[in-house]
Amino acid sequence: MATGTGTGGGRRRPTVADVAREAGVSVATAGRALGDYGRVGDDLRDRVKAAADRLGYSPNVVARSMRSGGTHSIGFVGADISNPFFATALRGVCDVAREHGYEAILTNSDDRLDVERAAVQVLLDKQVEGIVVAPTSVTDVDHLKRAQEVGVPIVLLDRSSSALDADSVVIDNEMAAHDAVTYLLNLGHRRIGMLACVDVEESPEVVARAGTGRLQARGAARPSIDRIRGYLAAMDDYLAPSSADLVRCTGLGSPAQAEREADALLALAQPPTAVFAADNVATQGVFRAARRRGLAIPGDLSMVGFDDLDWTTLVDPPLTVVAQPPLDMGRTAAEQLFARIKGEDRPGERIVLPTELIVRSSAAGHGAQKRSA
Amino acid sequence: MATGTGTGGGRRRPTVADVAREAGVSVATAGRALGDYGRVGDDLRDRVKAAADRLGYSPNVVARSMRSGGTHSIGFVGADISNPFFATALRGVCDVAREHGYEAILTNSDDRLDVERAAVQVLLDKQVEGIVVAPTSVTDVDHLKRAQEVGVPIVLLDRSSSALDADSVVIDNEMAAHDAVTYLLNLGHRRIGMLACVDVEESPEVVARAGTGRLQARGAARPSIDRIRGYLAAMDDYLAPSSADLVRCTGLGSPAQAEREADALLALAQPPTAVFAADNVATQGVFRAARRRGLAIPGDLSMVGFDDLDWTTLVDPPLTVVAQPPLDMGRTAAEQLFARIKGEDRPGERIVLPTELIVRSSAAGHGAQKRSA
DNA sequence: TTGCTTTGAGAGAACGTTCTCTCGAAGTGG
DNA sequence: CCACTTCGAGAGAACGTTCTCTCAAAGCAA
Repeated sequence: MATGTGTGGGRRRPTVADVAREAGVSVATAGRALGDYGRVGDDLRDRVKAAADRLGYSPNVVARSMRSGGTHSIGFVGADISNPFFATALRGVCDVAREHGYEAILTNSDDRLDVERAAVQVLLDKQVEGIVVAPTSVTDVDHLKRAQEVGVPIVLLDRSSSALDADSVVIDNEMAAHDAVTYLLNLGHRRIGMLACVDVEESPEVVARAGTGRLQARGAARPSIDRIRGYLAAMDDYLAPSSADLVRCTGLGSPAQAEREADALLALAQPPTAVFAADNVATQGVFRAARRRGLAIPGDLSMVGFDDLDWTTLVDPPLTVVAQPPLDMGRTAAEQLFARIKGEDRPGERIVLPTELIVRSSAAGHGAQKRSA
Repeated sequence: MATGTGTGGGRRRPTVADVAREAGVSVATAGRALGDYGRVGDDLRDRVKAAADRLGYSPNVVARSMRSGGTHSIGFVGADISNPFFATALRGVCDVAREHGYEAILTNSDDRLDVERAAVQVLLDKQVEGIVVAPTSVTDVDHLKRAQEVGVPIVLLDRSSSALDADSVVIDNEMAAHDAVTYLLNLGHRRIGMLACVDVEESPEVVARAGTGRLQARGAARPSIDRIRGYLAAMDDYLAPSSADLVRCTGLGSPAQAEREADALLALAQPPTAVFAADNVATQGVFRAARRRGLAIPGDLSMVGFDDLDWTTLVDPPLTVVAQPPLDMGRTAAEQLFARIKGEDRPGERIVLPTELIVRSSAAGHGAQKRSA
């Protein structure tokens, strides 16, 4: 009683042996005829292929993988695919993978190191030939190193790590933030707030510093931290006061939490006249908080957001944002990965894709628009 | 010269045989100790596990898959992951998969039947244990049937098919559209336009019909077609004129194209006073076109959109939309799939998840707000 | 015809796991 | 002390492919 829903019934998939029997040849010959390797007579080849068609044969790639070692699969590890940034990047990765005849196995880390570790291990056990990962941590990379050691190349997406000799595809987060904040400074703003979705504990020194010293190596931390660095540097350039309470961080990814933090920022006794939002969730949070408080943008509050999502041109006013190219980032990461998979061997390369400050209408001049170096 | 980037170097992964040698036991015993099957002495088990740790052994699941037939992988086939609907649904699928110890292999069909066919075949060759698919066509399902025949269960997402005995997880598209349009009708609108992202050729009869006859079986076509049906039915209920030029269709997915069609709709000699947008891309298109034409919403034009994306509450005015639950749809689809994978056998079930008309401020009354049956 | 190469095809190993079979050792009851 | 069960461990097959080896037959030059 086969219901056809695919559960119990299911007659066995035909194998090479079945085809061989059907065609009246040996397994070896059938294999050669089907796989186009070795030498086979033309007539026999046709006979075998006809038999294969009759049986609806298609090769079991799992068996093939075991024999040859290559699974034609790559892994993707991102924080959360439902985030448009990752969704778009993943799209890029998948497209390139398909061009190479590969498929992608997807994994979410939710930005948790333990989950990421487990995910990488699973992918390794599944014998993927390479992994594109947006790593949770750039210092805790032992699991990624282990992958490389067993011959599975790693490409970092969105973050790069000095602790790992791997290709990475990133944007210049510090510069992007620096430019955005400088833009606000040039408009005359001095009291500029910032909102980012990171755990505060991740870089207490950066947050607490607020206005002293120069920053060290770039690309050493996660994107938002670098963006905070860029913010601080720009503020320093203009001798603008950047007290710790102007930089608010929120837990990862929750829009509601982002709005709450944004609200707290705007509720300061001496509130900022402009805000830089360091990612798309924060951007949404700032926009919502401003509206809830009845602040006109850019009249009462100027803002610059991050990520050029569709909605930034749907709202009123259209938002000035820092745009990064997620599709290209995904594609580039995958291309680097396939170069490695094909055997290319060279030190890890850090590929920096350009960002663009798209000026629209969410930021306006403030006070005397003085310009300084 | 191992650079560590994971290309050439890579010493071979240790196997059970390696562990056995290290522990001084037979392969069979090592296998039992590691896999927790059969009988092993406690001391030996410890010895083997210690050896495994020393070598950094972890099982090759490809080999395991070949032996046992189960790959612990499922496939996902969607039109385009960068579309928020699919991204969110996929997230749900992945979450449930992980709960069951499975991973998902991702594939985009771009709404092209040939691509979908190829994708399903690849997944089958990769021996996935089940597939969640948002099918391009609901009549052309031979490839899905074949999957079922070889024992791979199929769950349809977002669309259901009478030509296939499989579970499906959908919303009641016709009713959702009917409710939305009725809402507009109750507000007094009679000249109501509709915009959907489908190829017009897909249902010339539906589009051309415009106002006669009753619709046949539900769920027989793709979502947008059912939504058009719902629109037509509601218009009929109120004896409102639904001429063919009020229903515009655009090619799949392009926001720019959607905006152009929306603009054409609004440029009619006798333009609609309200528009129902049948998907999130169309919603964006209508909103953009209205703004470009300087039409106030809801003053000059009322609208109801589809999909409750973040941005619908960020714009001014916040949009009245039909909300569907993509995360739940993904989760439910995966749960159905795993029930099948675990062996449950019963006729295909059509699960209809509830939609909600979220009334916000993008639709207002028009003329004498008359109510009829 | 002899000796050589080329061609086509089969036998069988290998990949790394799981699992059945077998068999000796140890334990137990009468 | 013997028959009988239980336990622990090894040998080896199996999954479906690929690929090496072997070998017979055929082709060809001397």
